[in-house]
Amino acid sequence: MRHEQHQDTLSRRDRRIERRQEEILEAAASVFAAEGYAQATTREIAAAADIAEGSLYNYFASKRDILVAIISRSPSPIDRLWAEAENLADRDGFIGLVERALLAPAPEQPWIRTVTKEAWTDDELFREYQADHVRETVTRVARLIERGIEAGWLRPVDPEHVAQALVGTLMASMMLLLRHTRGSEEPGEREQAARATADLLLFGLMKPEGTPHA
Amino acid sequence: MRHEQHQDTLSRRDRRIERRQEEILEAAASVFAAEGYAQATTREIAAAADIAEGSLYNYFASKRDILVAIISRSPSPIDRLWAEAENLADRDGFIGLVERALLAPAPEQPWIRTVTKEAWTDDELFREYQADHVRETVTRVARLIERGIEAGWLRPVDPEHVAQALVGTLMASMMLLLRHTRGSEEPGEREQAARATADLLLFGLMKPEGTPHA
Amino acid sequence: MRHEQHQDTLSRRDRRIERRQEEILEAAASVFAAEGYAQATTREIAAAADIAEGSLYNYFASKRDILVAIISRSPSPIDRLWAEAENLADRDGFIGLVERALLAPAPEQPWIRTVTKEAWTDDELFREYQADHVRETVTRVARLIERGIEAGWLRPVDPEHVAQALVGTLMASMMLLLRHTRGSEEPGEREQAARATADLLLFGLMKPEGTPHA
Amino acid sequence: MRHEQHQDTLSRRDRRIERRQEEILEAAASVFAAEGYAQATTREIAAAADIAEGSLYNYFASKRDILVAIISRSPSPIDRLWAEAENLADRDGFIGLVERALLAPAPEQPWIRTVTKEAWTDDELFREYQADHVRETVTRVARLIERGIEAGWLRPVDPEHVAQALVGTLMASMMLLLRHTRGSEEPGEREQAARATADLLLFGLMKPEGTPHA
DNA sequence: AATGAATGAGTATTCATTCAT
DNA sequence: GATGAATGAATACTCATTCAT
Repeated sequence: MRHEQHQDTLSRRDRRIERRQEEILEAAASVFAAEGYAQATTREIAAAADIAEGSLYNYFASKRDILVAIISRSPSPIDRLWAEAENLADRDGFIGLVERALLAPAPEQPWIRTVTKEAWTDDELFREYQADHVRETVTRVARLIERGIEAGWLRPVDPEHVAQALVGTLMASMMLLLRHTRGSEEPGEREQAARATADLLLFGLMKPEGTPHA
Repeated sequence: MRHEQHQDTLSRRDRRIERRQEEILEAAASVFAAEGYAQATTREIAAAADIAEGSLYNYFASKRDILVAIISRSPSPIDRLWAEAENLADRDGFIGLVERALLAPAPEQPWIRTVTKEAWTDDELFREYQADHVRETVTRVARLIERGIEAGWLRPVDPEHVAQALVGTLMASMMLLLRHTRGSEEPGEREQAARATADLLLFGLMKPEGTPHA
Repeated sequence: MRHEQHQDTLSRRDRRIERRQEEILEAAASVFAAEGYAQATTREIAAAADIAEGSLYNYFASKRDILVAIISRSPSPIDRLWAEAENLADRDGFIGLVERALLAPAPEQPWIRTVTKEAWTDDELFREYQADHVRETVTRVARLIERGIEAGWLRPVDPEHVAQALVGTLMASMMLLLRHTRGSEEPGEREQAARATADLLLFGLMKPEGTPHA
Repeated sequence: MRHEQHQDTLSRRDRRIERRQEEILEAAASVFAAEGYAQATTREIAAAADIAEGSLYNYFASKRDILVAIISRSPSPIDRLWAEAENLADRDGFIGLVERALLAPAPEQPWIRTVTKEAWTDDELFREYQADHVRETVTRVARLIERGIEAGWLRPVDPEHVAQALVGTLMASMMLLLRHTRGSEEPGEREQAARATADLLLFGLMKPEGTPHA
């Protein structure tokens, strides 16, 4: 009994610590989103997390460590989409998936621009991001492509490399499409761009050979 | 005579100023490439330009101004490629163009990573970059697509939106492919990725309807 | 009985407290020796004493308090030497004593450098050190000198002031000689320096008047 | 002419720089003396020198660099004394010299305690101090001792080692005697201590052999 | 126009001490 | 008494920009 209580206490403390960490990450993410990583100060992060500045360092070794933790813990928008990919197996489902991927709002996680920016020139962050988010998705997509080829509704391509290209291009395009959100040009502009991109990736630019002239 | 000489002096001075500005931009670009924009100090830029730190401010209003000037003056790698696009009109030339675009090494301008990074979260820089480099290219590509459709070797798509999607996706992919240069994984890896992406953009993933099973 | 037990408990607790205090002092002394007082952190001291950081403050009021406690509890190297001085009464014994004092390695207590350093500019620590270690030694040496004069093997000097000067000079020289330990120049260097100093203190520089030319 | 003027301008600037450096050193020395090296802040030093905090770093690379510069530029009290030693050659002059050395006020340079304290546990500073101040003095004293031995008024000792011992002991004793200044005990106390030390170093403790009983 | 010294606001991180559990 | 998370004051150093010469 006594022992159990001890365990209980320990785990309660552990849970408190974990909760605190997540509070900090959440606060930091919002500050990063608002100001960018470089501009964000530890003072602001601490204030947003409603703790003392020094307390940050009880949970993370450095400001950069916080960024790394954000990257590895947060699901990227792509993750969620391809999670459902697992169960897809038909042509129309696949098309819908690519379209939805490009239309996904994803601004629920505004810090993603900051993370992307930093990862862009920081090889360590880039690897971290790839390892935590991209790798698995590529594998899943490769399997999906394989099945599509077998089922006959996908061109016979090299599944591995094309999966890489597709995911990379999808991500890059999503990032670019995210920009449309801000400069609020004509509404629907973003949707049209997304649809055009989806069409491009799915059907390519070239008219299939053996197709009669328009 | 006196007047002419004055004019002469002025224009000579103007030319000197312009030459100096370009020297500074060149120096700054190499420093930015080596260290990134945020890390680069005005002291380093001045040293690289062989000029006093204070003198920088006779030519540019701020450090950021130098970055903006670099963006608007330097041709982007895409520019040069699509410049030759003007004269293309056949199917194979088009295919080759896309492939070359993705395979272009582009490390001649290493500062491009820095510029991209900064433009990524800085809306003003982003617009600057688009206005100076992307807009015109999109227009040219749209015309090219139009001609391709008319000539019958391109699918009948909306030229404007697909041009946007193509250029955006091409640029994004190029950026991603640039990363491959650094972590020198297996040689040829980058080429394979580029080729897979080109194939994706040109022919799409889907098997054209009406095509017999494999 | 109950009363006795209470006393017993108390004194057992007292003993435990004292033991803990000494453990802390020992741990702190070794940390101070390794890093110096300013560099040493309470975290390190606590770790070395195998105790929680906060628990330190159940035994000592502050970090500085620990230093003070170290000073007042630890015997200085001089103490032990002059302890044996008590029983000396002859010329040769005295000479040997001074020589041994200067040659004493004293690295058994490496924290002495730290203590000395801090006491050097901290008047309160200095007084503490004097009161706890120097004062009594000076008195003993003065008595020794007095006896030497009476016995006829010491010059007739003012015992009190010369004792002060001798102890002070001895201590200062020992401190300086301690430095030799580190930069391990030629071996024997330290011994020679010590011997020269002993000779100086014992026989002075001047040739006694009335001594024939060399 | 023009060239000369150019030189003139340069040297004026140089002189201004040098003057500034010395102002900073002077200001820093007084702050160090008042608070000790570790306690002194760059903000205080800058304020005392009446310049901006950042300007410090136009003249010195770091706070520690300022300390090193103070050490190597400032004459130690010993330096000045032994400068006059050069011309001494007789017994009484020598005696007077040692006495004056120990009585030298030297609190004109209150930062010397700080410097000593830091050099005490910092081998690099210690070497710096030795190289800049002690080495030459030891050599001069060795020559002086040599002459004294030849002239017959000094005991036949090893000049080199005894010079080292004498200077070291003198310095150490001076340092200790400096403490008397602060805790203003009885006036004259310091003088008596100094005189006793001088007597000790000059004539030693032991009664010369062959001297009749008192 | 050129220079480079002067400026001073801006900031991540450390650490002795406190205090709730 | 024990713990260790929370605190927050304290600080050397950087660097874009200005300005006197």
